[in-house]
Amino acid sequence: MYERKIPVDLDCPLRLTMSLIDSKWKSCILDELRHRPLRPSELHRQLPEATPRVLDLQLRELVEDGLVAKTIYAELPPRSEYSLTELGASLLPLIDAMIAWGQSHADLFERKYGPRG
Amino acid sequence: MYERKIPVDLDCPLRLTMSLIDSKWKSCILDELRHRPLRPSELHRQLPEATPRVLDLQLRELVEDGLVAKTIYAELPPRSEYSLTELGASLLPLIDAMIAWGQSHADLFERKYGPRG
DNA sequence: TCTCGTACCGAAAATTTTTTCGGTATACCC
DNA sequence: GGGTATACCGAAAAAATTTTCGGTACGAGA
Repeated sequence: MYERKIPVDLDCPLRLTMSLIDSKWKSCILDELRHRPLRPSELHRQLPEATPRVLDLQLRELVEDGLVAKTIYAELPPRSEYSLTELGASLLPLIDAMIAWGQSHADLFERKYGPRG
Repeated sequence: MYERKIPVDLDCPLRLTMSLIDSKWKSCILDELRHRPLRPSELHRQLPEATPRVLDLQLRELVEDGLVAKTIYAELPPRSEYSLTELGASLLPLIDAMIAWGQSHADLFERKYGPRG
C-alpha cells in the first residue's frame, strides 16, 4: 500500500494548504471534478498528460485528506467515481483565483519563456 | 550555474500559476517579503526550517520568474536584499486566500493528523 | 591569529515524486 | 481465441527536489 512520504504540514496555515494541493496534478484534478463526478478513465481523458498511475496515486491522497470522495459501484466491469467533498469544493475559490492569475499573466510568461523567447 | 529542470508551464493557466509557487518554500518566501525587503540571512531566520541553500535556490527562481527583485549593495561584508516585484505582490491575494483557508481548516487537520490523531 | 558573520555556489548524497512496466480480475465484441 | 475496455496495484526505474558538506571571499572583533 502506498504511503505518503511527507505528512500534511500542520504548523503553518500556508503550508498546510499548499501541502494538500502542491503535487503535480492535484489542483487540476480538483478543477476537473468541479462540475460532476468523474471516473478514473474520464479524468485521464481530461488530463491526458498525466499518467493513469499518478492520477490514481494523487486521487488516493485527495481521498485520504478528505477533499475527494470515492464511490465504488458493484458492477462489472468495475466502475468507480470520484467527486468533490464539501471540503474539496471549499478550495475552488482558490483554484479559481489561480486560474484567473494565470490567465491575466499568461502573455507575460509566454513572451518570457515561450517559443519565440 | 543552476538551471531549473521543469520549465514554467505555459499550457494551462492553473498549472502556470502553480508552477511558479509550488516548490517547498516559495509561497512562504513571498509571504515573508510582503512587508519589507529581506536579506538572505533574515529570511533564513524567519524560515529556520528551510536551509539557506534551498532558500538561495528558490530565490533565484523567483527572481528569474520576475516575482522577486534582488538588490546588491556594493559593501563589505556583502549585503543583498530581496523584495517583491509588482508581479510578485499581485500573488499576495492568492497567498492570503491560502492562509485563510488553512486557518479555517487547521483544527480539522489537527484532529485528523495531529499528535492525538 | 582565530572565530564569527555576510553572501554565494558546486558537487554529491539523500529524499521525494513521477514514470514505466507489468500484473490482477472481469465482461464485451468480432 | 484475441482484441477492447474497466479499475487497481506492486516494484523498480527515472527524474526532480532538497539536503548536506565543503568551499570562495571579505571584514569585524576578541
